Amino acid sequence: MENQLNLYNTLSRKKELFEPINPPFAGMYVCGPTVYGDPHLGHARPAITFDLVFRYLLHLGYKVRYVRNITDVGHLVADLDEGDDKIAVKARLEQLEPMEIAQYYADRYFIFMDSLNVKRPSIEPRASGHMIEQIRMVGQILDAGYAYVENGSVYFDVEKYSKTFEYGKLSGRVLDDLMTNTRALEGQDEKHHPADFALWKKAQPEHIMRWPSPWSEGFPGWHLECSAMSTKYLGNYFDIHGGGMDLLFPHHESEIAQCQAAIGHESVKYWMHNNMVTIQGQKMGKSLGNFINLEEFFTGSHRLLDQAYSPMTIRFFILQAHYRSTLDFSNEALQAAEKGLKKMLAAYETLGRMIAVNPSPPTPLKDINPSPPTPLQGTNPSPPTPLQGTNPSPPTPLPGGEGRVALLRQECYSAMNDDFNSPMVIASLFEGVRIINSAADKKETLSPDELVVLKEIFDTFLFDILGLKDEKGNDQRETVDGLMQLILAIRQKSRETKDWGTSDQIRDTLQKLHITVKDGKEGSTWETL
RNA sequence: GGUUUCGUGGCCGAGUGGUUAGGCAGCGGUCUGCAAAACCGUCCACAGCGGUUCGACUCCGCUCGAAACCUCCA
Repeated sequence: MENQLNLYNTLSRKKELFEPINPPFAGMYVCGPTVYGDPHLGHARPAITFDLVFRYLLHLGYKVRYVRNITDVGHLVADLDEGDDKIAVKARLEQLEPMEIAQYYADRYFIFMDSLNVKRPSIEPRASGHMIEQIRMVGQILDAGYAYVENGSVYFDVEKYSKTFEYGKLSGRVLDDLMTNTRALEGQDEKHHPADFALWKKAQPEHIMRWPSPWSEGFPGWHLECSAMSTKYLGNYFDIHGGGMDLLFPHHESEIAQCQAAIGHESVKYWMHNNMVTIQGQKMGKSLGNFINLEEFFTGSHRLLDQAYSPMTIRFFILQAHYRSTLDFSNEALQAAEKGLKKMLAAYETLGRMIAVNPSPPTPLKDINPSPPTPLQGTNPSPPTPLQGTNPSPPTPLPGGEGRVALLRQECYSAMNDDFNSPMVIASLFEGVRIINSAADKKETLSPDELVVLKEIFDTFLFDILGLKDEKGNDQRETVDGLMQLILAIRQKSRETKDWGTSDQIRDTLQKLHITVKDGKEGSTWETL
C-alpha cells in the first residue's frame, strides 16, 4: 500500500496513483532538445528530472519505453518578419547544410547528457525522419474537419475544436482571453482565428528546410512532431508525457488538441512538468548575459562562475530540489552541493572499508560498483526484479533490515513514491551518512547485516535511482591504493618515533597532489579531492 | 492585463493544521603532536495584513514581491 507510486498530473493538478495502462509496460514521452545550439542548464533539468522518473520506473520493475525526441526541423524564429526556421537560419549563417548543424548539436547534446549520467532513452526519434507520419496526421485532422487549408498552409481550427472540446484545459487558458490577448502578427492573416496554429507551413523561397506534401512544399508546424512520434512509438494512449513547464502552452495544449482531433481521443494519461531554472534569482536568458551552457559549468569558463562545477555536482544540485520547484543557481549554492556530495561519497567509501573489515555472513552482494552509464539500451530494458502485476513492489530486502537502517530504506521509498521527492531521499541518505560516520568513530555500532543493508540502500538510491556516481578515476585504483597503503605505513612509523618532520612532509606533499590524509583513532586513511 | 507556479533561517532547499527536514556556512565541545576529517551540541524561519480554528508556517481572502507562459526558447 505505502509503496505505491504517486505522481503529480498537471492535467488534474493533483497527485494521482500511477496505474499504467498496460502493466507491466510503461510508456513515457519527453520533449527533447531543439538542436541548434550548445546544451545549457535548461536542457539539464528536464533531462535529469525524467531520467529520475525513468530510473525509478525501471527500479520498480516496469518495462519502460522512454521516447525523447530530437527536434531537428526547428521552430519558427521570434522576429516574425521572416518566419524562419532556427536551424535554417543558423545554417545560412554558417554556410552549412541544416542537417550538419543538427547533427553537430545533437552529438554535443548526447555527450553532455552522458557526462551528467543521464541514461539514453529507449528511442530518440528525429522530427526530420518522421515527415510521413506528420503529413499523415495533418491529413487525419483535415479529414476530421478540425483544420483548413489556406494558400498551401494548413491550420488547426481552434475555434471549431473548442465548440466540442476544451482547448486550454491543461494550461488553464480561456479561449476568449486568447482571442483578445493574442497579438496580431504579420503574415498571419491566413489564420481564421488568432489562436489557430499551423499544422503545415508553405515554405517561402528562402527556406532551405522543406519537404513535399499534398498541400505545398513546406515544413510541419511546431507541435506536430511530438504528437506524431509519441503515438507512433507508444500507441494512441500512453502513460506519461513530460517536459518543461514552459511547454505547457501552447505546445502541450496543442498536442492534446491534435491527438483528440486526429485519433478521436486524448493520448496522454499523466502530464508531468518540471519547473524552470533561475540564476541568482533571475531568469536565464541570452540578453541578460547570464546564459551559462554546460561546457562553461564543467570548465568554470564563465564570468559568473567562481570555479568549475563537475557534472555530478550539477546533477546532485538539481536533485536536491524537487522537480516542480524553481531552482536557483548561485556559486554559494553549488559549492554547498559539491561539499555535500563529497561528504556523501566519502561516507560510502567508509562503509565499504567497514564491510571489508567486518564481513557479514554470506549474503549475496549485488552491484558492488555503481554501474557506468549503460551504453545502449534496448527498447525494453530488463528490469532488476521480477514483475508483480500492476504495482510492483520494491526488490526483496536483504536480511538484517530492522530498526533505524530499515527505516531509512522505507523513508527513501516513501519519498520517491511521493511524486519523486529526491530532496527527501537525499536527506534520508544523509542520515545514513551520520550513522556510518558515527559507527566509524566507534560512537555507535552497526551489525554486519546492518552494514550490508546500508550499502544496499546507497547502491540502490544514490547510484541506481538518483544516478550519481563517483567521479574519481578508477583506472589505476588498485595500484594507487597499494602505494597509498605503503606511504601511510611509512608515515605511521615516523609518527610513532615522533619524527614529525617526515610525517608532515608526507602529508603536505600528498596534499599538494590533492590527496588528503585523514588521521583517526584507528590509523590513517586518505581521499582525493 | 490574463494563465500558471511560488515567496521558509546567512545561502540553497524539503515538509506539516499542534511534534527535528537535510546540505553548506557560523558558534561551542570531543578527538588530534599540530591540523584536516569525523562526531556531539547549538544559534538563525516560515513575505505582510486580515479571516477560519482550541491552535496555522501549514486552510481561505487581500496586499506586496518573484518566475514561467500568453511571442522563439527547457
